[in-house]
Amino acid sequence: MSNNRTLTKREVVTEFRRREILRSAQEVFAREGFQEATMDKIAQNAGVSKGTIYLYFKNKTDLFFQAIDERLNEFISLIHKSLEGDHPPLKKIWNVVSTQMEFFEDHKAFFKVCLNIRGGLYLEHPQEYFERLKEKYQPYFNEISQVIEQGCEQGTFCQVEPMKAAYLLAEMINSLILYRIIHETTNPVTQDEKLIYRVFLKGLLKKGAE
Amino acid sequence: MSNNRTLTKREVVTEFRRREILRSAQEVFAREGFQEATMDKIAQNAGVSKGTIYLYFKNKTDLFFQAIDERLNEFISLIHKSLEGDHPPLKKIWNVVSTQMEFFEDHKAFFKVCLNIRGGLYLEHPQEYFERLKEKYQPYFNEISQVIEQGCEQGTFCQVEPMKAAYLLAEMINSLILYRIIHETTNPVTQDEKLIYRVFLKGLLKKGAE
DNA sequence: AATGTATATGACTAATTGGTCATTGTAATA
DNA sequence: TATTACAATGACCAATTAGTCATATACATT
Repeated sequence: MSNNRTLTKREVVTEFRRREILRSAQEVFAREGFQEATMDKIAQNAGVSKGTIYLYFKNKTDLFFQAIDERLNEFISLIHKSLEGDHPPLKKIWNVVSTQMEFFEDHKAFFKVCLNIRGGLYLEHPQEYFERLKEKYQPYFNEISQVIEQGCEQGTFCQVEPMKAAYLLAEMINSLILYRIIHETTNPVTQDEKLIYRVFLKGLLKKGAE
Repeated sequence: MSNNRTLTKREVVTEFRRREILRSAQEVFAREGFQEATMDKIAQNAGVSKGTIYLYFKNKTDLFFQAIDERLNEFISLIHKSLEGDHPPLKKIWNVVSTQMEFFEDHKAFFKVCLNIRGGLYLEHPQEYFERLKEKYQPYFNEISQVIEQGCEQGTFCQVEPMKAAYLLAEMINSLILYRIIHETTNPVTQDEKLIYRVFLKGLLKKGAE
């Protein structure tokens, strides 16, 4: 598949530029959000001129979503890997919780960007990008939903609409990441992971109560 | 308290203008988000000139947050009312779930604006507004958290950090509102309310399983 | 009705910024 | 080395828009 002929200097530089612009864009968008990030800032931060960016990317929105894309792929692929193999649903739920929690704990800025996108999608970006992102997230929700379905069939879980349960789980995790950001919590994530796992599976109700 | 002398025409018109601008702002911000909504659109929609807006509001951001404020007050007061009286924690949890679910079902546009604010707050509005909004939400989270604490003390609920549990509940509700918006669900909200209530209290795990 | 005062107007300004393109620089090729 | 093809530059343009202010209007007061 890969072409092994040595790359020309031009090809090397071109690839380097592209990467450098993306890296810069990730940084600036994460720090400042879509509106506040200007093409000039991104260019300066990347060590190129503004015009150069337009040789590599169609426009600002395009650059934004391409910059997001890599991290998002990384995240989705991490979740995918954590669900590989033939484990019981409970183990897989735990894997989702801990993988997602730890990923965003390590990438708080990216988490904010994700909130930012979701918040702005309905109102501030073309519908087209919303659709594209929805597709992108699809495998993530599908996989969680499949785990839940599997659990239902095996009789581990109650009968529920798997996709709704997947939404519930996903947002439960996000809610505690948000909590940690707002309250500037620094204690280990493990406690929060356990809390989510516990509530999602067994609920808040004490055994024997009501 | 109230001054009963009849209002002059000027005072009536002034109050009417203020209300009309707010109403227009709510509408336009809800439809287009902060960035896309322009002062000209809001003015036109309100039937006044742009300059007039600045007689009543300091600037765009000020207008935005004042427009949000009313609905937010309404929401928080609804939640407050739903928790009045001496009911068992379980009943109160149910009241929160159904009140919040139904409120946003009736105000989807406002829900989007809330997402929009939250997404943009970290990145696109002055810190000051974030703090103000945080304070505004405080009673909401406090009240839920108190209900949970009460449940803990009475032995109905397991021992948990009440504020974290409150975040979990709040976002579980939001997640299904979002689900309904994304999937354009129109079936009755009651099913979703029950699902949240059920999972939050008893979890997904089937009785006797694992 | 006449006068004074507060409010409304909208053309205008200033600032910002996404995107372009004629010019310049650099690498590949002959 | 000379020539060609492509890449980089950044001054510039066009569009947008928050906010202002001199003027006009309408109300209250005498």
